[in-house]
Amino acid sequence: MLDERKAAILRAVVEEYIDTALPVGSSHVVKSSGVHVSSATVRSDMATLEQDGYLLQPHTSAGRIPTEKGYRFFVDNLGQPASLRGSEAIQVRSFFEQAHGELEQMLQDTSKLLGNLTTYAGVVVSPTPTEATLRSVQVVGITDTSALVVVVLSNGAVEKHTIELAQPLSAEQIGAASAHLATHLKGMARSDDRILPPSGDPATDALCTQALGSLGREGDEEPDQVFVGGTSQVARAFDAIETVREVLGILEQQYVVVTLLRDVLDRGLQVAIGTETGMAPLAECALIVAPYTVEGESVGTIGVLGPTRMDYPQAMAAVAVVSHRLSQRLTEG
Amino acid sequence: MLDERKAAILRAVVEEYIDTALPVGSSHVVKSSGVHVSSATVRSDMATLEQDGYLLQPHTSAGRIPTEKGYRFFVDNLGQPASLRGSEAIQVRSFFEQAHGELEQMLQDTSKLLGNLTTYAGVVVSPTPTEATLRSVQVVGITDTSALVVVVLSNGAVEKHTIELAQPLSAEQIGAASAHLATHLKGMARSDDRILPPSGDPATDALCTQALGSLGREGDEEPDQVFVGGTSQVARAFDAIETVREVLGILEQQYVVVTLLRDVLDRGLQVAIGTETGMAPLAECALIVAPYTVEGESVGTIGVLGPTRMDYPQAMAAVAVVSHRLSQRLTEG
DNA sequence: TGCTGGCACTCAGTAACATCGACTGCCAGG
DNA sequence: CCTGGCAGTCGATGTTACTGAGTGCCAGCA
Repeated sequence: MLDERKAAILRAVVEEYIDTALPVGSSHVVKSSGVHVSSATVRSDMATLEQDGYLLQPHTSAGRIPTEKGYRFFVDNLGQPASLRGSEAIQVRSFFEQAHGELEQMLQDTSKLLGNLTTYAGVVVSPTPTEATLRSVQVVGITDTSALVVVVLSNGAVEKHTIELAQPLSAEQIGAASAHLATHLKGMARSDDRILPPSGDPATDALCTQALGSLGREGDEEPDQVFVGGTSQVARAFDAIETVREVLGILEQQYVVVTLLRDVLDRGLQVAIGTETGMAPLAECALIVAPYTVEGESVGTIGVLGPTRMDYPQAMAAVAVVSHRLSQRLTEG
Repeated sequence: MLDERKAAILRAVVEEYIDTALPVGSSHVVKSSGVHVSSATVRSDMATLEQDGYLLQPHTSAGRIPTEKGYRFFVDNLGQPASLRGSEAIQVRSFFEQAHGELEQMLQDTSKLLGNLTTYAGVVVSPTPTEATLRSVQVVGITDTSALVVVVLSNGAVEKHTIELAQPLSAEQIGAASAHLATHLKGMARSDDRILPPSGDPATDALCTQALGSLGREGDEEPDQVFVGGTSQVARAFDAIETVREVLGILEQQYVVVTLLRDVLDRGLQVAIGTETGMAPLAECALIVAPYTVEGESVGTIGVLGPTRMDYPQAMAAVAVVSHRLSQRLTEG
């Protein structure tokens, strides 16, 4: 562990570097930290910190910048938990007050909110719909040979699946199937066994089976939806254009993003720094994640992706508040 | 108008500049264009082209680069319509073959497809639902005090609106309202007058009115959905990071993007170059747009946003093909 | 009249070089 | 164990000179 003074020095370096993006020299540390020793003393401590892997020098005769290990220590032991600035708190409050019905739109906007709050990229992964129970099932004909299965879940989400009809069916047949499904599925969870009693009419049964199939498919096949807000912030955060490209490239791949957030959360982390993300192109990034819940159960994830030199306390506060509010909002309906 | 040789020179400059991003000198033009005159002659022509506003010199003693007017002339008169390369044509074909049901997902993917085809950012604006007729209307209770109006349109799109209930209603009442709405609205266009005959039960009527209201609101209030794919390409296209930021910032604003595409299309343009877009931050960008149709009626817009020095023929071909295929796909169902 | 080769000129980009200053590491002394 | 002092490092910045791609202009030729 680090003695008190070294910790204070490390903190000073991290905070200064986050602020300025410039290597921090010993004299700066003396000025900005509460440590009342000479710069020479700080220098020798910094040399030790470097040997221990918390700091590094971009080149001799330059100041120090934090390593991943340095940031990690800062996050775990030094960053005093911040709370949002007043104006930001208001922004969050008013956002959730006036957020209206449509789930997807709201999640999309939430990702933008995160982006605005943190000046980094905000990410929201939609609730895994598996948890919700079916509130309503309906089949609607579209053309002669295709129909739409519309499902309303208890959390207000709406899903739709197109199915192709083997044979043209009359409006009555479709209606019968629709009613049959509605009667027998209402209130069931997505993952429950779904065996329907036969209805009597074979065409109806066939259609029902098909509709069920489209429901069942969902769980495995369709990835969760991902919403990314504040991509333009990425261009602000890095000055190497190549890095910007790589990071944006990652954020474009829905599947990758879902996996990434889930992995980090599964490892019990709240913050993943650099290589901790497990993705090479994100070596210069840090990721803050938090789950959000509906009625106490975790259903999705939000996060913020920024440079390793991000303002951790502020960003963590933002993510925490938004996840809390979002959970509240979703639980209340 | 330009005489033949000047046109050939202009074309050579544009093509070379698109390719290399380097100012083009007279000797290059001699080599790469079919013009068989000396570089001195080309120089004097280029001087004229500059006076006429088609070219400009970044500085004395440098080659020329095209102006907006130059690109415009190129697009209007010189760019021979390209067709897609084989591999790309295959990519498009297979995309639309395996594109499955969900409209939104498909449009999202279409924007990515455009991005991949062109190496610029692809944009898709979802069908304005106003055109479509209502195929099904259903009201589903969610909590005691809220319900969901689910509407299926003839083009397969599904809309949902949450409404707050003034008073708790029984499942039967909701069911009655749902049926009442379904009976009287089916087949009507969104914009049609919607006056329902009273049903007898005042609570039902109240709910119906509310549901109608939520439908009506749509047109004015809710902007069309926008899908943007290939944002990382933006970072490739420009080397000034500031430009990247500005362009990404624009692409994040759904409303702005919708307006932009619609404006361009309304002006009867297929291509908007630089300031023609009407947006200052897009001064260094060019935008290619095309409508897509369902059953012959234009319902939405796709587009590609890249640098002014984009490969116009190729990008225009890509947009044309995708819009065609997409229309086909949507019309067939 | 229109095209050409030739020539003087311009100027961004690059390389070579000197200078500056923000750092460091080390050490002798309090 | 801390400190002030000092020599040393090396990126960043500025200067200068050089190079070469590209220009405009002009006199001469078809």
